Amino acid sequence: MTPDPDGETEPRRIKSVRTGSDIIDVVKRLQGGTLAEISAEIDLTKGTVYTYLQTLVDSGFVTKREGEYRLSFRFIALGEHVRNETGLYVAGHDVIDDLADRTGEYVHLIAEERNRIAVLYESHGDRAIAKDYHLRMRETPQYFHDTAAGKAILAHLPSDRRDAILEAHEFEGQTKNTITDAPTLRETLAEIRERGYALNDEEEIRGMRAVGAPILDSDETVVGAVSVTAPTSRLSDDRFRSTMPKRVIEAANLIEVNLETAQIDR
Amino acid sequence: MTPDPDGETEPRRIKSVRTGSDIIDVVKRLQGGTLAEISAEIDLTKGTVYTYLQTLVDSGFVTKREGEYRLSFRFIALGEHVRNETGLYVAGHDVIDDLADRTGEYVHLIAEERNRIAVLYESHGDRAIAKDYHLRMRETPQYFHDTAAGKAILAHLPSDRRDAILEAHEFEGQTKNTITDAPTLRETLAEIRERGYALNDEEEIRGMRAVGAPILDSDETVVGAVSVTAPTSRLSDDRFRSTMPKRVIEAANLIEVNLETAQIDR
DNA sequence: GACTAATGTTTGATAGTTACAAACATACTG
DNA sequence: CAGTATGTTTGTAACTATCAAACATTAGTC
Repeated sequence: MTPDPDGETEPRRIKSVRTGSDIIDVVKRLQGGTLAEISAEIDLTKGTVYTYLQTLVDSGFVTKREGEYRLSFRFIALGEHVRNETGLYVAGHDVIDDLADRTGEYVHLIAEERNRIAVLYESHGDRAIAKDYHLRMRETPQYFHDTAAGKAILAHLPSDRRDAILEAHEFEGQTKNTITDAPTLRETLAEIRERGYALNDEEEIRGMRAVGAPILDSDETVVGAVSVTAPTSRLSDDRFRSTMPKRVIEAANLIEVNLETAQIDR
Repeated sequence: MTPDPDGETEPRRIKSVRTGSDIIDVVKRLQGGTLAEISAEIDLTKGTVYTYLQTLVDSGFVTKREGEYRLSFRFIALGEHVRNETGLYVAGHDVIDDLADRTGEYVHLIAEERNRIAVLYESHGDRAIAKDYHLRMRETPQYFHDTAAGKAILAHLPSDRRDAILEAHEFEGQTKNTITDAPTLRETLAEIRERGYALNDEEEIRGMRAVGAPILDSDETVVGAVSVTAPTSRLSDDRFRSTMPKRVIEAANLIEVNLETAQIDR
């Protein structure tokens, strides 16, 4: 191994697995690409990319439909598998559906992984709108600072992990309401801890408000969050700061109870 | 390249990508495994498997929770991505929910990929039971011969593709009702083509019946199927052969209309 | 339908990665 | 605290991945 300039050695990795993963990312982003298009995005010759794509097709990650490479349906099955082995999903699934029915809005079950938030499950009632937004939300990993669920989780993480995240990330401003500086964010998080729920007042996208509550373990470790998202017009101040938080917290508590009685590993 | 014994050369593949895929499969199957457990399943030294796992964690496919490697939440997002770029899902999603509400049973939206059936979406009404079964159904790729949706698709595939599948597979008998020989299966498929829907009379698991109808393209190519599954006790002969087929076909037709008006690529 | 351009596929050679083996470190067990 | 299982690191030999360039196929044009 060649030692780094600063004497540290890089940990050993399998380069071809990384390359394979890169190609999967490109195929995902392109939503259907030809060999030429895909190799244009990757710093390898088309011959090499060709071999990778054949291998990925063989392994069932990619399929070729109508001359274009796409991610295969196998990911749907893999996604369901991950869900069903996740205690939080099993415990929360029905509660989320219920909350969606009763509020009529979009409801999310969120977990944390690799210092990002991940959507475990989404359900919506019949008044829910802005489907395109939620589509994006479901598909791309999100940060903590500009969503209600994210802030609810971040507020309840052990302080060392919270510090690490606050230091590691630049907080991009999605709207003029987004909190972009660490000190203000810290204050908000302290508030959230006190009152038990988090708000998102058009901080992620204009015209949408959200309320989120953390889901805690039997030993007070945060394992996820629930959130309800609705247009500001339907979440007037009173509902936004009183009625809805109550409901969201209630749902979070229900999930906590399910988690504890089930004793399924998260 | 070393030529094969029979003079044919194997197409070139990236061996490490295959190995990575194999390890992902093992991690999936073990539902949380330690390095020792995972390397026991793979014909590589633990040092090598260690490097693979580190790489897979880096790339976001695998996470380590409580000392065990598991598939990461990223697969949920990838699965949703695949769904949402699939025209059939976009066109069929609401119709399936509707049918589940009205029948109260399990409803599946099925597509075909790599000579297997793949569950694109599942919805269930409030009478649906046997959740464990459906879990398995959702997670593992299935064959055509022992499900209603599978037979509906197989019946409408172009004859060359159908022949290829019929020849390639041994038809395992799941129950005493499963059709296991190609000639009988061919007869059944001809019937299905004539009457427009397929039945599964406890052929996959005992006590469960299902009705499936194909979803056809504007040029009569089959792109998928809808099916309703219910316990035999609630699908008496009359419902099984008359009422339910009508509903399932209706749903399939609705999806066909959605597909054509939307003109989203499949 | 012949000609051209673009895209996809195959292959020999070699730079460089992978996989082994074996040592080292750490965590569990009685 | 010894003993054992599990996880991590590393030098090196063997083999793979990658390039480059040729070849094949398909699509586009006049």
